[in-house]
Amino acid sequence: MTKYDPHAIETKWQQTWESEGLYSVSEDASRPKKYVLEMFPYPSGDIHMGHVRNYTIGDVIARHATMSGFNVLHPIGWDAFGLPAENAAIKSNSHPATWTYANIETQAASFRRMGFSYDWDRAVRTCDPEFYRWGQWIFLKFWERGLVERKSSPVNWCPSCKTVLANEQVIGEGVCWRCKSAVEKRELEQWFLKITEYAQELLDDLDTLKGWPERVKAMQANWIGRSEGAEVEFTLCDAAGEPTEQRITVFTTRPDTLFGCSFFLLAPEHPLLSQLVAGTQFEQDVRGIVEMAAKETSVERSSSDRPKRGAFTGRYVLNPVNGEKVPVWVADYVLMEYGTGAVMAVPSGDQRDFDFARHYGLAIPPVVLAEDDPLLDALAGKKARVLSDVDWPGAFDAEGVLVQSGEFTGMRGGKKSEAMHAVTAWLAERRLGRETVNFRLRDWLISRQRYWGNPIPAIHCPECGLVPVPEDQLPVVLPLDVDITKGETLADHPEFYETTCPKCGGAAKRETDTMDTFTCSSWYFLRYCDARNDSAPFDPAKVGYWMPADQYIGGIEHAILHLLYSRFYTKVLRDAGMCSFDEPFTNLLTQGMVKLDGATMSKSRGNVVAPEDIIARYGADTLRAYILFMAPPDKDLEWSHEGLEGMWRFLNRAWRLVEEIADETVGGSGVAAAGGPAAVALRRATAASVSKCGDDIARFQFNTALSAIMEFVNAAYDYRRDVPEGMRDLALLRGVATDLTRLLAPFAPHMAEELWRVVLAEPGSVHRGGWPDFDAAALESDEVELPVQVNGKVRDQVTVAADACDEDIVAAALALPNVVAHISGKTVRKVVVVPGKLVSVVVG
RNA sequence: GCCCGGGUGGCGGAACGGCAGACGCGGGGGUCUCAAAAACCCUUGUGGGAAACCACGUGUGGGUUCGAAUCCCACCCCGGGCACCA
Repeated sequence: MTKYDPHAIETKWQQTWESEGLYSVSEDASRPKKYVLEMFPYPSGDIHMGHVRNYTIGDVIARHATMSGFNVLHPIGWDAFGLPAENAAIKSNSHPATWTYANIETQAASFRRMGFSYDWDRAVRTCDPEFYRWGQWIFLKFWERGLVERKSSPVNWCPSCKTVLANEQVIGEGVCWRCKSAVEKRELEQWFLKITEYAQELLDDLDTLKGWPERVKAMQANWIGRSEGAEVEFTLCDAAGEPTEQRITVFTTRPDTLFGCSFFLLAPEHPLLSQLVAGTQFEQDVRGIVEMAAKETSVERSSSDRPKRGAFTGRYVLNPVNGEKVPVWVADYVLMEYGTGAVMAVPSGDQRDFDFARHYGLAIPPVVLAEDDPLLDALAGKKARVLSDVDWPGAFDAEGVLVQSGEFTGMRGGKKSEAMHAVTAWLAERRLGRETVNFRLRDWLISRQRYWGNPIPAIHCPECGLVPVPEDQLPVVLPLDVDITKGETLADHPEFYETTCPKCGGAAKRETDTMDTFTCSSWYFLRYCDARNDSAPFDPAKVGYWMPADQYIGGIEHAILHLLYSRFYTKVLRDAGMCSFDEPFTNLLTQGMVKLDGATMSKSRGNVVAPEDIIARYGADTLRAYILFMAPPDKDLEWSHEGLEGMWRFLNRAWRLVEEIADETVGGSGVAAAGGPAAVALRRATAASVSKCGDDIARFQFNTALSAIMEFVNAAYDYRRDVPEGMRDLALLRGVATDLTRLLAPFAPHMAEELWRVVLAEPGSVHRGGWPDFDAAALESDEVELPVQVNGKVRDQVTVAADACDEDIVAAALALPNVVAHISGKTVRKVVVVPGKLVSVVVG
């Protein structure tokens, strides 16, 4: 008998698997495919417990699928561009490439030590020209399709990262997703991908993602922020108050309240504002508001409990439904980024407008009233305005009945109401408005003023304007001789940016911004399908075979960012004819965090348990099994060293069991097909464990899958304790040992392989040996024990034949001593027999 | 404010509407040993009881049901996302 020695066997099998090419895969039409994908890591240095959890989950799913007969693609790679490499290079006086490639080597070595079943031949590193070349190529496809735009707009600037950020990358209270510094707004000309053109489809297709957590879908829907409403055009009056030709459009979700519009608002950034007040007595006050708004950070500006500020512009607009002159104000709570930057204010129906009206003494005419509003007596049916103010404590924004609203008076008002459609139709007939949908989602700002990224393949020509780099000149290679430690970027590198125009041949300047790293992660999963292709990003046939990914696993922090961008890329590539599916990831599993002492493990907090230390002490198999056993994969888990010891004990216990059975069954004497209750119980435990373990892996309940294996081991020990040597059914025990080894294989792949090939001397690899079947008949039993309830409380157990009829069961149940005790002196009113479950007696 | 999760022993966590607490950790007791480690066995929701057994028990309050941790309604607490979004 040998002792379980994880270090000796883990290294041995890792090397053997790699030399045998156990995990290389290719397309195979004869088998069902499964694409198991984990979010690829940023090569930040040593791996941490979050990595261990993420990639172990994927590895168990992949190994189980392979054993179950699937042709499994299970790749790995590195999201290798990004700012931390630049910062680290500056700190260590080296180069981002040196730092990045060294970290990749470190992480790859750790992943090998964890025993992950990757097809290493498909590994990608996004900072390799062989990879980013095709990122540029895809960018040009977007450009061809009109989805690339360079425009000037107020953008998010992170002063610490010294670059702009996409809206999705500003999180929480207006901070940078990476460094958590407060971002600033700057008006800059930048590159955008027009994700808004896909807003509706990105929202609609969330419904098709049955295998995604509700939480993630809700977050994306929230982020896309669709609202139905109408555009309404107001005619601008000149300084003398006479109507002009110019109209200002607003977006509103409540066109039914148009008769309650008592003022009109422009955002401080609205382009029309300065010309409206230029040279007037109102100019100074308006400018005061504009400057105040400009000074504030987005955090301050977006705080809703802060008083709203504004100023009258001296101008008026005409309300299209009644021709009323409405004063135009500037207000700091109106956002230029949302809608049209102009708002029709209806203070009786909108709390913000209400607050503003009260503060500046503006009218608050009621137009929608609740059924029980006392004002209804006075105003019901009144088409013209008779009341211009209310004594309400706040605005009324619920459904109600329209008053003082011309021909619409009496209709039901509210969001998506009868009155809303009627008013919009009325406006549409007169070309003063139309039903429309507005999204919160903004175009994706992808340019970054940083060095370590994928160069944007564009050239600025003084003659031809913006010119795409021709396909045959790709890749635009990121030069490696930039001195990052001096803070240089591509903009400081004439050898890079001095070029000629591909169109006219004249001197031109190459674009020096690089692309957001999220552009790389938006399609790397397609590249895995054909990772070494040097004539295209991928072969559509190969992508067609593997994609969409059947299972995607990663952190919830990408619920919007990476997952939304990847969905967008997929849809664009589909429209470009490069793939034929609508969504990249059929099922999504978002794993929880690994915590210690209630807090996320982090170096700065000093509460880190290093995976490498655990591997060195217990081996990778204990770590793998333990991190899955602690909690369901989507929940946060609290690291416990005692728990880890428990898993170590269990693996040793399982090891000894298989060793002992192997010794016993090689030339041992036993009783062939020995019967008896102990053997029946062990057969049942075997079938139950195999069945439950497989089911639980399929529904990602790895913790209960492992507990099923533990119960199996316990049952085998019970049998060996209860049945003396020489009396044991050796065929049964041999089956227990091989089934147990196979159940362990996804969780503890090295140990299972050693038990399989060496201890049990079975042919081939356990990882190619198939998932065990179970004997359904062994789960059947001649007799069943049913709990008997009296008035809902369990009072006794009745043992009856499995095929007993209800009458016999009831008779037996009512004769049980403790049941008799609880029903004596009472009338049995009803008896419910649930076959195989229980008996429920109702007395009264 | 709106939208998602989640509240079960000392702890991590189990439970197709059917014996709440599987499995593991921790605790208590024991076997083996000169002793210890390892391993193995018994025990472990709370209260009462020598025991049989009884009562209570899944955040709170109602409801549906023969039967509710599970379904419905109202609420409380915790975590997360969105938010002057018109």
